[in-house]
Amino acid sequence: MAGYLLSASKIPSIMRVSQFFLSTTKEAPSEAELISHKLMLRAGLIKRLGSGLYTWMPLGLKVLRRVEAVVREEMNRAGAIELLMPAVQPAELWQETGRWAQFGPQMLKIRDRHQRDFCFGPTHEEVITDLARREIKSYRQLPLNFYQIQMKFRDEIRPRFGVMRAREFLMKDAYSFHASRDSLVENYQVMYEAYTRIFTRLGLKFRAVAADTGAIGGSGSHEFHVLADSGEDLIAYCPDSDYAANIELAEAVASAGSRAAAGAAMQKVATPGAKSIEELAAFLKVDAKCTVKTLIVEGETGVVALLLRGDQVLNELKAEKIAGVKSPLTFASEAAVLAATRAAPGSVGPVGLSIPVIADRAVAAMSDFVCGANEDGFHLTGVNFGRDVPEPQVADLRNVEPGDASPDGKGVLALCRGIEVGHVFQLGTKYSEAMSATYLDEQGRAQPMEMGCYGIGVSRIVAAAIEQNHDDKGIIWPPALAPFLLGIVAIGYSKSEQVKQAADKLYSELIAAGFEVLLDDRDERPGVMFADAELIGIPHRVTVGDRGLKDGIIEYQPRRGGEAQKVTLKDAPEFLAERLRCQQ
RNA sequence: CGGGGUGUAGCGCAGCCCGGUAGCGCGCCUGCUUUGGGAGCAGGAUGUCAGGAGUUCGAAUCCCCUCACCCCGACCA
Repeated sequence: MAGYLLSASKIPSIMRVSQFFLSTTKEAPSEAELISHKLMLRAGLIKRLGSGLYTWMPLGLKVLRRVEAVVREEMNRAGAIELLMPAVQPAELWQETGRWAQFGPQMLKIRDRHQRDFCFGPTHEEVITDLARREIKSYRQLPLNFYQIQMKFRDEIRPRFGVMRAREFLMKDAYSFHASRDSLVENYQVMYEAYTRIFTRLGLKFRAVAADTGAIGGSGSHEFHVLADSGEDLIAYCPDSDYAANIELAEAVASAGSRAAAGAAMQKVATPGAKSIEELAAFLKVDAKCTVKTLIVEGETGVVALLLRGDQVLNELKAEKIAGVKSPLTFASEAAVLAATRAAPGSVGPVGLSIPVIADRAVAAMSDFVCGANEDGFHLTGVNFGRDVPEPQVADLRNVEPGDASPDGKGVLALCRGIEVGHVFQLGTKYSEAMSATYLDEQGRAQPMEMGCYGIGVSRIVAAAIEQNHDDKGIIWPPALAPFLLGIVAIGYSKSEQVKQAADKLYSELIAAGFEVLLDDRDERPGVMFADAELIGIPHRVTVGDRGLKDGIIEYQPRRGGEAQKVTLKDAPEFLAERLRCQQ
């Protein structure tokens, strides 16, 4: 809100297009695939320097600052305290928590002139925990919640989609410290609500979902997703209840009803060339739902067989959490598969295996199914647990599918795509214990601090907002994100004294009233100026030209929908101020 | 990292198969005209053809190596 308020005494000349470095293009560079990436390049918000590295141009930076402003306001409102930590961090801290080795190649490691190891911070748990252990001594100082807005670097395997998945990106990260679990849970709730306010204020359609804690670690976690078909994440949600979870986490509940009795004898059939489930189902003319696929993965000792219904998809995260299965999940080599089953992948099945067998819940409910015969080119039909295969260990191994029962028992699940823009975690004492971050409690005993952490992808939000707000002409900024609220298109600014005077007057009046206004004073043809104003997504536009001025009229046009409207020059400041004000 | 692809003017591309010394559109510069939806005319500038090494009288074009970037899969804000 305050972001739009400017001191009238300093009217920045850069709000004239002739002085502002606007660099729009008609065509997007061929590297861009995603609509937001294309539009960000075409509107000149960003320029690429290298893979996953971008310069924020003046116009783009204004948008980024808008996001920051909202985030900062809401964090402050929620009682968090801003600080700024170094981007470069010594290896020693990371060695304390074991993450120097564990974090993997995503961390950019660097070495200084003394051959000391550092990293460019991918996140700041270690640094903040170090700060906390030095500065926090007593339960009286708790709880505390620190945050910063800062560039992070993660050496992504595959940076893509512009700033959506960049290597260097702007993040708001907050870390809270508590003397009790209850205090942590309370703050977690406060952050959850602050995030809800932030994304609401930014004008985004979003959803909070239960999430896996991933590499950061900890117990409870929610992700905030901007809903978009181009999103990289799948979200399972229940239209009839509040249930929503990342598909990584969403539980596939066992179907009701017990397994049907065996009705067929087990038979070996030749299935030449049929390796995939599709080929097998087509060859035998059975539904893939009646087949079982057997995946051989590495276990803690030896290999393990995972059984999934032919048409369903393995959830690797669920699998690697099962005791005895190696994490991260690793598929066995072809040689190891051959050694364990005497068959190559494509003809593997659970019958007669001497390795641990874990069946998905859906598989456990099957009877008379088809599976590999552990002999190349052969499969078995009419297979049944108990009779042909020992009853296996049963686990939830698969991704949920639309139509699955909701884990909360209130209807069925649907799937949608999302862009993760925020993530809140309850870390517990994982870092405080590893780094001895303790405080003295009422009894004078040293206790590890309970911690929470809370991230927002600030630069990613810019891209996500465009994914949700654009048309064939370009970006349509939600007002809270707009680099300028109003664009004044002056037609013949340098030719017509009348136009110049009218446009300048309107411009300075609105700026004096505290609005961010962009005056297009270029000697361009009208079409060029209209197209630029639309491409860069300014929510409101007025056109000042000789044609209207001879009747004392200018034309108002909102970017999103709405008809053009004629307004008298005299009424214009008030008319516009009213429209802009309600959007601040 | 595996699979696929691209690298030629600031941007988008053609030329490559079939070697003969580089072109189109947009943009940029100058002048005149034009000014309510990406103007018209005239003139102009700009390329280590990604880099290196080879074949050849001659390489953007053929061969080899390297690099960069993009797209599809495993990571995350």
